[in-house]
Amino acid sequence: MAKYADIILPVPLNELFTYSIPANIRHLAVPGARVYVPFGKGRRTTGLIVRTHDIKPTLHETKEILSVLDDTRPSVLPGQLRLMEWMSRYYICPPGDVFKAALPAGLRPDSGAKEQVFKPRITVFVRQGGNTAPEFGKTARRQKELYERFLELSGIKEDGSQTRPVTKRALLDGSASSSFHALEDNGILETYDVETGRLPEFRGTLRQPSALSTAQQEALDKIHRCFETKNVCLLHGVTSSGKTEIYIHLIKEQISKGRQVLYLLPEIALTTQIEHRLQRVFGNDMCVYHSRCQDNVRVEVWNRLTGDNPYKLILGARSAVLLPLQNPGLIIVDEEHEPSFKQEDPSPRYHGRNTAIMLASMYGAKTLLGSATPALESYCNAVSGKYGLVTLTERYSGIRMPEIIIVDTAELRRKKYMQGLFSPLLIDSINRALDSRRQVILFHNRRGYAGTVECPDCGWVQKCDCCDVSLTFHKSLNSATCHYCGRSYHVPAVCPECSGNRLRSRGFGTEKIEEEVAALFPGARIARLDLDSAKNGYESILEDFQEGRTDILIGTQMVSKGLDFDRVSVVGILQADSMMSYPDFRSTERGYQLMAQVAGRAGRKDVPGKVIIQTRQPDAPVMKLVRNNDYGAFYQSQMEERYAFGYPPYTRIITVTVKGAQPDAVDRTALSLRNELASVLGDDKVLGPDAPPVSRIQYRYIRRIIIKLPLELTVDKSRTLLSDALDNTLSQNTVSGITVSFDPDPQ
DNA sequence: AGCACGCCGACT
DNA sequence: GTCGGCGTGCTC
Repeated sequence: MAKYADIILPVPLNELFTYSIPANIRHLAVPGARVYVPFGKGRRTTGLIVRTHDIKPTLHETKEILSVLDDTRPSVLPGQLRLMEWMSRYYICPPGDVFKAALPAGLRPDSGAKEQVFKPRITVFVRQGGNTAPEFGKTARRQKELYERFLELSGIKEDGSQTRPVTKRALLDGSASSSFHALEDNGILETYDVETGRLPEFRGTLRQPSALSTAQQEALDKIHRCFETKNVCLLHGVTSSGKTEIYIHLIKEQISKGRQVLYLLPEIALTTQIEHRLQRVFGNDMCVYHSRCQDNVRVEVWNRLTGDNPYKLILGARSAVLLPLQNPGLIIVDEEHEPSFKQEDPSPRYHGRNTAIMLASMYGAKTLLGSATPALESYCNAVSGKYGLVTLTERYSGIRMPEIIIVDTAELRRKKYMQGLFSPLLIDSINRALDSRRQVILFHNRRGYAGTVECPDCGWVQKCDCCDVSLTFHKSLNSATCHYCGRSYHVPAVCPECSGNRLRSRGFGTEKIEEEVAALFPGARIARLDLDSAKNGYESILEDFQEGRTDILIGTQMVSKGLDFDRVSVVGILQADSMMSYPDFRSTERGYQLMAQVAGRAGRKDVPGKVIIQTRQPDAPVMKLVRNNDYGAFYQSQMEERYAFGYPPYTRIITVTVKGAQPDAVDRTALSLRNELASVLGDDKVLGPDAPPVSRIQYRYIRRIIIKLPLELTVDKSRTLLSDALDNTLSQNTVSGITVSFDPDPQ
């Protein structure tokens, strides 16, 4: 048995740490096992064994592992370990960052926060004690009542056998426990603890999957044929084509073959709607895993997955790719085009879809990507034959595609026909919908300039003290919030620059729209769904809309995600321009996808839908493509642009971010790094450094360099190239307090 | 990331 | 005279 173990520790350092293994625990110290180790001065932490060996390190003394935390089976499975190593290499981040992202905090005890450690949930039950019940005296009336209640709840028989378990909670039902303690002290009742856990249990009856339509069945057959020769298949199905039902059939097949299925969705699309739909078919074989799960729940899911009776279906967001799967056969990535599959801020900056494909390949599993508006990269892979391609052009049960109308708001505004944000056509359509008791969705992309506070006299704009960000004004609270750090500010009465008293909010957010809608359609019941209103539970907002208790739903991106509403006949996009106006090579793609997805919310069961897109640029080529629902033409035009400017999928992009407290030091480092990179890669492959739109966050200045790597360059070569350039830069410049991070395949 | 060591201002 | 600010340096 090996004497040394190379260990991942939860620190942002690029190396593994070698510890010696005490002889008495060598049999437990295997790859994937968690270990408790001393680290630094007086610090203890949990690490993960990657490999064991007998080579005594020459550069360092080794410390001893204090204990192996996994004494029955390793917490991390071999395939997972390989995936974590791949992530750390591909996404150029310390293995410790991947370790932290993968394991719930409850599985990583630390010498610091002891309360972070996982606590199992215990339920206290009550049963008959050793002594038989006496005749209760007059003074013990409450005891008598309680004992009789116990007899009733437990369904106890003549022979003393108990038919139903009784929890102490149910027995007392909120009443005081003094009488109960008396019964306990006299040995009439006794308590016992059971570890019950927090995972929900499904108690309804299971249903078979619904029968597929001819088109769905054909698609399913094609997917099967694809998987005979390819590992990845892209299912390109228009909105409402019934992709979910196809997934359900595929999942069922995999489970019957004894293999697990991972079903990934973007975070916002993970609603109870889809959860219930799957639960009715898969019951307690499935679990849900996303960022809103409590850490204790995560630990329980994790433990269940490494145990003898793992879940067969895991419905989860991005981070679920890091769960311990024992034998996945299929990974479904639905809405695969969604940019939120990419993790942005804390490292590891991984892409859930691409990581899923890698995970599947490690297990010999298949990956199915689904979207009505595939990411350009995915469609390119399908066209080139790397992935299979299955297309569903027909909407489920004969629902017609909505009629899409483009409205020129610039012209209407000139002619003074606009009423606030609303064109006459939109107002008329909404009125008609309301008259016939149909519903309306109004979509507004809040990106860009939503409700900033500014001074019309001197141009002053209220900004965050610690970030270089204009604040977002919230009328209902009369406060302004920073989107980046969450700080809240009072809106001053007069302009701090020129003392003018005409401060007002410019631009519009969903709150402003709500106000206008209320004025234009006084009888309508209105609800608003965005990040702010979502804080107090957006499920109820959606449910109200679903059940027809509201007529008009105003929302941001959130309304476009995988929600099916039956009574929506009109969808309005108030200002389509803002969806394409941010400076990024993907902006047209984003705009197309968003408009097509939002439009897909219109027209369900019996009514053909109407989509009204208001824009100041009705002649922009993308508008026609959206109106004709012509993904193919959209794909062609975008690919030409990407080729011309050297963007993905013709190159691989890595963004380098330089941050620091001193702006001049940040500038110097960024410039020197740029030159270093340009000298190796060529001048045209390196853009920047630039100040990003938000150039200061939490008192730290930011500069950004964009690198376009040729596809021939391997992942390993790119990584060494980058780290060499960084080492050279840092050794030439004696700067401290500067951090550099990489973001491969930024979205 | 933590955590300790280390060298300069306002307090019992 | 100390308590404590956070700069920087190290972690097998």
